Amino acid sequence: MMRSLWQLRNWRECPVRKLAWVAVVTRLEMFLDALEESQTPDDVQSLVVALRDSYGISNAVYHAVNVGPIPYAALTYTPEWMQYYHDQKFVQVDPVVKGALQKFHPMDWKQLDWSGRGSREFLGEAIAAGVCNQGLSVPIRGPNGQFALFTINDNCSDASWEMFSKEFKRDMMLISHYIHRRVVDIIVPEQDVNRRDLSPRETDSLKYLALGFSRGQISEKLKISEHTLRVYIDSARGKLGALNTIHAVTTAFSRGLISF
Amino acid sequence: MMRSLWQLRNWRECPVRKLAWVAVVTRLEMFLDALEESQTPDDVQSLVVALRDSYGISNAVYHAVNVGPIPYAALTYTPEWMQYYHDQKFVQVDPVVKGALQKFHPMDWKQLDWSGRGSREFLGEAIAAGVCNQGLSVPIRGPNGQFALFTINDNCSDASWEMFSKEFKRDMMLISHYIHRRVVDIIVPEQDVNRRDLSPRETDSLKYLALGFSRGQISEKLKISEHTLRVYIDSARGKLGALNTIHAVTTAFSRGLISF
DNA sequence: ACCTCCCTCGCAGTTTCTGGGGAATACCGC
DNA sequence: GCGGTATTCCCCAGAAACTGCGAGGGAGGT
Repeated sequence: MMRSLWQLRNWRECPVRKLAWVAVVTRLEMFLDALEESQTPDDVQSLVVALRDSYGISNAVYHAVNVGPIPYAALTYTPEWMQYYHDQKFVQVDPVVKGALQKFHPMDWKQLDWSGRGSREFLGEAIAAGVCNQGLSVPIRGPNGQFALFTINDNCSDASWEMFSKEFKRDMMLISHYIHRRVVDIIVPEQDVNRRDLSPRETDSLKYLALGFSRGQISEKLKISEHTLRVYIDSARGKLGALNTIHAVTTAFSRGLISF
Repeated sequence: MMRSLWQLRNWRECPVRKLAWVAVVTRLEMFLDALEESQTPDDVQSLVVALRDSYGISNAVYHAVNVGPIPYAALTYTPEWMQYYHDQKFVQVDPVVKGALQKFHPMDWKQLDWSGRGSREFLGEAIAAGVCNQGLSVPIRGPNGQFALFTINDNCSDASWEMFSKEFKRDMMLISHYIHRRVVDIIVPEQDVNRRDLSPRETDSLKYLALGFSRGQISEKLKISEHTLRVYIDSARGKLGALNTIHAVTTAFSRGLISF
């Protein structure tokens, strides 16, 4: 029954059926509200499963690629495939991850390049493991370089999938946002106390370092001596708790303290 | 008339008024569709103005903090304030920008810290320039370190604003996404041809560099000689068109080729 | 008034990075 | 098979960055 819900897409045209459309809107709100109230990883996992069932698709996957120290996922794939994916370090080969890292908008799997070195064999193994042919993946980016993916996945024709994804893409965008928000609250342990701001000069110094300039060039740009510049870099490194200059720059970058 | 639309928030409870709620949903879809069809910066600007009027608020602002080489904004503030903001480099002081850089979820301005060094005087000047007391800002992150902000802004009581933002926060999340998507298509000139992938070893090398390890430590971790490691770093630098190691790491990071 | 932080400048010694060479094995696609 | 690329190893010399020691003036907050 639920499965047929998405076939409503043209119902809105008919005034009599608008109430059914309202029901669809309410379903989205129900999920978002439920996500806001979830407290544990199990809650999130249950909601992902419920989501799959409610939208009548084969799989729904939230994959925290780079969120906190330990990897996390809430998904409807088999645990065996999850383990295998992790053991084989497929995250480095997976065209979905590689593609999403460079996209902003949700992307259909058909847009992806599956011709890479390890991609084809990965595809074969994935399909054997129950991953379906149609997919839509939503990239999610947060502060501190957080990156996650929300994917829905089904076995159906191109035409059906296009209708489905056109209809529910925006739902998925909101759902992926709320899942990520909740997951971060749950799994990212504590905010570092070292949240001291950088001074403007320190920010400038790190910014130019990130742009590839040498210390000599930067000191000219900022019209200060190279020694002074070094003091800024050192103090920034201290504030950020960084081990060396590269670490300081990447840390500042990921924390949003500098931008290109 | 439009202004009263958002007072519909409780109408959904009444079945008779559900059709009005449908109208609200349709308004959102209308804006998203219009954004997808917009072609020029002027189109986007017009839509931001239309959005302000349709939602009955005082200001709507899309601010591309770090998208492409030249700054861009589509907003309803006065050109004088825009220019002054730019000339004074307020982007480095603005608590809205600083706060949003560390947030994932849309944030109310009341959550912000206005006690910083230059923040208070900035606040004074902003209010004098017509920026209102209530605000909601949506952080937007894209690939390549893109960062932008979408803000709505009004003069009203805390209670009214809370009702409004609760009701339309999700609308604004979608709208901000679609504005950014369109702006990137319009203002970001061409995708660099230098899109060659890094090899796994190169990725590993840069990743550990970003984490603050020295070459000696990394070569131990990867169980290769330091000379070999250096070859990876050099080739990665070449592929990325980077000027030095720091540049290579930050470039790879911002392009999503490596992650922590 | 005192304390903290920001900005500016200096020296010396050690470590690390950069740039220029060269070379072998192996895999993949055309 | 051949060209391209990935992976691994090696040498050397100069340039650059890191570490640890100081020093003084100014602006802001308690």
